[in-house]
Amino acid sequence: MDKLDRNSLEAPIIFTAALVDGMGASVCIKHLKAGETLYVEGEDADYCYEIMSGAMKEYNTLEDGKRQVAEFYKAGDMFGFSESSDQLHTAEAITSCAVRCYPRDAFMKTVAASPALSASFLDTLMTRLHRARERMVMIGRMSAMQRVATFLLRLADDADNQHTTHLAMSRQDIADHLGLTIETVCRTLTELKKQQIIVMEAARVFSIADLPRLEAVAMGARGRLH
Amino acid sequence: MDKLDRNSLEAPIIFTAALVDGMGASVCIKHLKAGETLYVEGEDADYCYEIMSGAMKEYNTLEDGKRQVAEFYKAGDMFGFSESSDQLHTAEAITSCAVRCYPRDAFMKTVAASPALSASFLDTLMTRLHRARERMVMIGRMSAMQRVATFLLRLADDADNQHTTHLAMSRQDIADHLGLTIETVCRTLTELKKQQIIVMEAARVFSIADLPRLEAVAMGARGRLH
DNA sequence: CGAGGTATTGAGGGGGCTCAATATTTGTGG
DNA sequence: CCACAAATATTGAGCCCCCTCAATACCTCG
Repeated sequence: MDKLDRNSLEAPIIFTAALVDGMGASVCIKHLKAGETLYVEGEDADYCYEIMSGAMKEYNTLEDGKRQVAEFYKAGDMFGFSESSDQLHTAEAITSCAVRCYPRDAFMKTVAASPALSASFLDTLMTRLHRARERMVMIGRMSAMQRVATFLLRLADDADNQHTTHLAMSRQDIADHLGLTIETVCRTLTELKKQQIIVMEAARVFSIADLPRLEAVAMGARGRLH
Repeated sequence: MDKLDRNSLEAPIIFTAALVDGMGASVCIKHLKAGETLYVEGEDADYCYEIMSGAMKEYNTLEDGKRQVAEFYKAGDMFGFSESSDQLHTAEAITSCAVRCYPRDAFMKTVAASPALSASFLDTLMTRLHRARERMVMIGRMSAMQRVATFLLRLADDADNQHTTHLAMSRQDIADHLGLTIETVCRTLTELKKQQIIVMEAARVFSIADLPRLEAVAMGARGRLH
């Protein structure tokens, strides 16, 4: 497999406009503070959601308390369409958020009624499936160094503001996303700093100082700690 | 997250019948021997496929030769609907197979034209997304013992013939599916045999001797080698 | 400025990988 | 049907990456 692609997963604009048009009054907006949950695994999946501002994460918790963060979502992303009538994940605000809520039945009906919306929706689902599989490869087959490098590359690419990139999520969130521990994430970042591949302006602000080398590391070159 | 569900992923019967009806002549059947590829990562994704008999695997290969098996497919399963115009995985026959091939454009059009088909298709996609995320949890957060136990449980459940279950895939395939090495898979199976939790009638035929303990192991009880 | 959360660094141990040898099964041709 | 080769599976020894446990630094907000 050539390098993991880093295309954006943003819901097309058509999505929002057509949905709000079609569903009107039944759509509402919810505001969340950092740390609040939008829904919890197991509860009824009555709504689909679209992030208007802020960042969220969707995760599962195992019996022993370990977490796996399935996805991070940012403004423009849609989520919460569970295939069952229950939520299969927990969604939690990372920063304070504004979220548009679509009643699930009406949402599905509106999507089904419009070929364009259906196509967009399918695209989103398939892209997300693809991403999930990419991350399976990452978690199952890559070293800690490769995982962190790949993660930083994707973040920088998603944000594509010229220089610095902000990390909305904590080290713990990153660890839970990459299948690592928080300590390993820290050590790996430190190593990337030492090698002057990245610069950390603050704990949650970084910039890529040497893109080719970061990409090389992500591909497996010198891809270990120590 | 409570225990990973093990519901079948078979395409509903409605799928096949309606599709063949709607597309008629453009559908063709292809026969593959074990080891032959149906498509290779990067080539044009012109068709969607449905397995009529046999078993297949869909995987990615990394630069260093490591593989990640995304899914195993068996009779009744549909696959190959890539979100891009290129295939993102390689699909290879595990046993000799008969595969029904649907031209991709016509397939999508037929699905879009039928609400029932659309719903089935969405279900399939979302179930698969859910499975991919389950496996992310498994690979990222579970011990080798837990992964193998979970895998055996799912296989036995999918096959649900009373007693013994046949493994179509090799140890290498299992390892590549679970994010382990072939040696670890072997050792883990040996340990499960020693503890009389499973019985191996042959290298590729097993039966579960103690379901509650296997489930307990999958959940994390005594979930380590040694 | 203190308190609590978040992040970093260190020391040590273990689970699973690597390398290697052997056993078993499968496939092929005589 | 057997013999041989090739592929697949199993077992062993040793090591290393990452986890665990623990201490310290930093950052944010009352």
